[in-house]
This record gives sequence, structure tokens and C-alpha cells, in this order.
Amino acid sequence: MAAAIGAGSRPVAGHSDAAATGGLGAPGYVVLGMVGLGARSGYEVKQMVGQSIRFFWTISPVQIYPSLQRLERAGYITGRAEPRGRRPRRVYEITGAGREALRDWLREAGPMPWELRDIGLVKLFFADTLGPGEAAGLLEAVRRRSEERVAALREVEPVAEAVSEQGDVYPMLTLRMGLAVHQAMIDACDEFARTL
Amino acid sequence: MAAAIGAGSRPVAGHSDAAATGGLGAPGYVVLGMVGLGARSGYEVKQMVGQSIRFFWTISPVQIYPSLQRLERAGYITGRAEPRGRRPRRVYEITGAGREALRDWLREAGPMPWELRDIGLVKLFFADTLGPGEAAGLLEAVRRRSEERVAALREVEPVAEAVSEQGDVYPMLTLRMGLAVHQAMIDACDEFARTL
DNA sequence: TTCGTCATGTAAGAAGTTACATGATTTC
DNA sequence: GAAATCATGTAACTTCTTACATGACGAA
Repeated sequence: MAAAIGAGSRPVAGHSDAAATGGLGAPGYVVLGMVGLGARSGYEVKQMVGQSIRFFWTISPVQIYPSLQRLERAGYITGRAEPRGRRPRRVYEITGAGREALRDWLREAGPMPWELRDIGLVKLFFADTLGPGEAAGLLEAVRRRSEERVAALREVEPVAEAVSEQGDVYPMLTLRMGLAVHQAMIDACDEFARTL
Repeated sequence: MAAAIGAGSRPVAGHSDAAATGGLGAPGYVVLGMVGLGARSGYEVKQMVGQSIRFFWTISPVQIYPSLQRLERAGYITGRAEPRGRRPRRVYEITGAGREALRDWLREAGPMPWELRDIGLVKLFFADTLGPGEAAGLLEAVRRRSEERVAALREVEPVAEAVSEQGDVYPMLTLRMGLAVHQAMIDACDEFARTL
């Protein structure tokens, strides 16, 4: 159908090639950004990612801790040991150089690959192989999945609202994107079901 | 914001763990499905993927050829050498067992992870770090990206229409999904720009 | 005292990517 | 005769994931 679909957007090496993202790799900038927004420990970075950008980016602890070390060596964050009792703990703060590096990354012009991996849509694509009844069941399953996502995102809206009133308005936008995208999928399911 | 976003959808191992997809792995079923839809060689599988499900699934030749061999060993496809002149070439057809295996996979109930990786949205999320002007530029870049996708997808609509009239109606649905999703992102950008 | 959460890692491995190699055939 | 496309791979490498290990703190 469309050689055109990918027009001009050669996939970036891996997901976040250092060369394509200014030397740190996308995960590194995500960690840097979260520290900039107030995450103090690696653990808090993980929490914040799970609570905010999980809809379009994930990261595991295994990537976070080495990233923090690299960022500190680069002078983009400063860390100090702040154990809780005898439990080790290291807290970080972004530096001026770190904030500048983050801004430079945000300003980088290059391509911004949008990569969706969705087994549900793959199955729907082949659904004609099934009978009409079973295909409709698959359609319903995909629809339900998006409804669950919408419900989950709606629960977070008040938090984003609060952040927005503090002056950070863009997290609200990315939340609305998530809502809009899944609502669009639900609507597409409904419209298709009508035409059947 | 939302521990809830991922509610109940533990990420599947890698992207397509064999255990989670009935023994072949998602890429294997994609190849099987494409052969079932008429792709004859590995090369044609690659072409078809690029022209149809590229919006939500990608696959590289390096995965296709081993998949074809595994599928043939499993008895899901039959292959025969059919060189073009002196150039080697192997063409395949799906078997009854293969069609049944594909249907079984489509009927599998398990979770259907929806995974989006989008550097553009990550950058937008952090956009408050920039000044309002530069942030707006980033918003415009994300918007433009979706517009390009919509334009590319629109070009393919006639093909999907034709396929639909041949009796395979679900490819049309997945194409409409792509259009709806990117249009939703454009609309979200516009609405946000108005409220600024 | 037991469970949930905070907190930081190591080890092993799956999956998928780019880059490269090769060569024939068709099209301009 | 050159360029684009058809066609099938190998090799090396990133990236990211799961599974596991460890242990302290706070609340019920």
C-alpha cells in the first residue's frame, strides 16, 4: 500500500543512537530531563517515567543507574550520597551545564521517529482469515483495550492539571495526546463496525 | 501521573516472545500471514509489510528469511526453487496447516501490548524548559510530522479500497486507524496551540 | 513480625538493527 | 551501458528485557 508511509524517516539506529541524539542517547536525556523536573534518585526517575511519559516511552532501572553515572561524569548532574539509615542512596540535582545540554537536545532538528508496535492491529489486519464473527470479536478486543487506556489516562488528568498550574503546561499536552489517540482508535472501531 | 496507565498490561518479553505468541513469535506469524495473503518470496513479504502494516509493525530481511525456513520446517508453508534466470529465488505457498496455525494465533486471547516509542512526544513533554517560542516550534514540528504521515496514508487509500472490494476488508480498517491516530495528534496540537 | 515499598544493582540473553556482500535482471 | 530493482543472505553490534540478588525502612 505505501512505500510512502515511511517517507524520509529512516529508522534511527537501535532506538536511540548516541550519534543521532547528541552524544547521550535518548534514554540519557530522559533521565536528565526527569532530574531537571525534580526527580532526586534513580528510583524517583523510574517512578516519574512510569507516571508521566509511560504512554510513549519506557525505561528500566537497568538503564537508569548507568545513565546517572554517565550524566554525573559529564557534569550535567551533581550527586551526593544521602543514605537512609544504613541503606545506600544517592541524590542528584541538575547543573547549569545539564540544563543547557537538555535544551540543546530539545532544539536538535533531526528526524523524530514515531514507532508504534501493535500486535492488536497486526491481528486485525489479518482478521479476514477468520469468519466475520470471530473477526468482530477481535475488533471488540482492540476497542476494549483502548477504552481501558482512556480510563487510566483520565484518572491522571487532575495531576497534570496541577502541574500545569505550576507553570509546566506541556505534560498536559502529552496527556491529551494519549487520550486523543486512543479515543480516535475507539471511534475508528465503531465507525468500521457500523459499515460492516 | 499514572501508575494506572500500564494497568494490567505487563510488557511481553522482548517484543514477541515465542511463549506469548504460540511458538513462532510475532514476526513468524507476520511472515506467515503475508504468505497467506499472496506474498511469494521473502522479498515480496518485505514489500508487502512496507506497503501495508508499516504504520504499526516493521520487519527486516534478516528476520524474514530465517522465519521462512522455520515456517517451512514446521509445515506451515511449502517452498520450491524458482530461479529467475541464474539468480536464486525460492517461492512459497501457505499450507492448510499454516492457515490453521495463523487462525489459532489470531484467536489467542492473551494481552496485546500497544507500544509507542516517540522521541517527539518526549521532547514535547520537556518543552517547558525552553522558552514559549521555541516550545511552540517543537509543537509545530510534531504537528508537521503527523501531517506528512496523513498525506502518505491518504495516497494508499485507493489500494486498500481495491483490496476491500476483493473481500479483504480489514486492511482498510487498519489504514483508517493510522489516519485517525495521526489526525487526532494534529487536532490535539491545534487545540493546545489555541489555549496557549 | 511480616509485608509493602524504597533503593541499587548484576548477569544473561532475546530481539532487532545497520552495514556489508553478492550478483542477476530489467529499465532507461 | 548505467542505474534501479530483484533477491538472499552474513557478521557485528546496540539496546533493552527478564530474572535475580540484596537489604533497609515504615506501617499494619
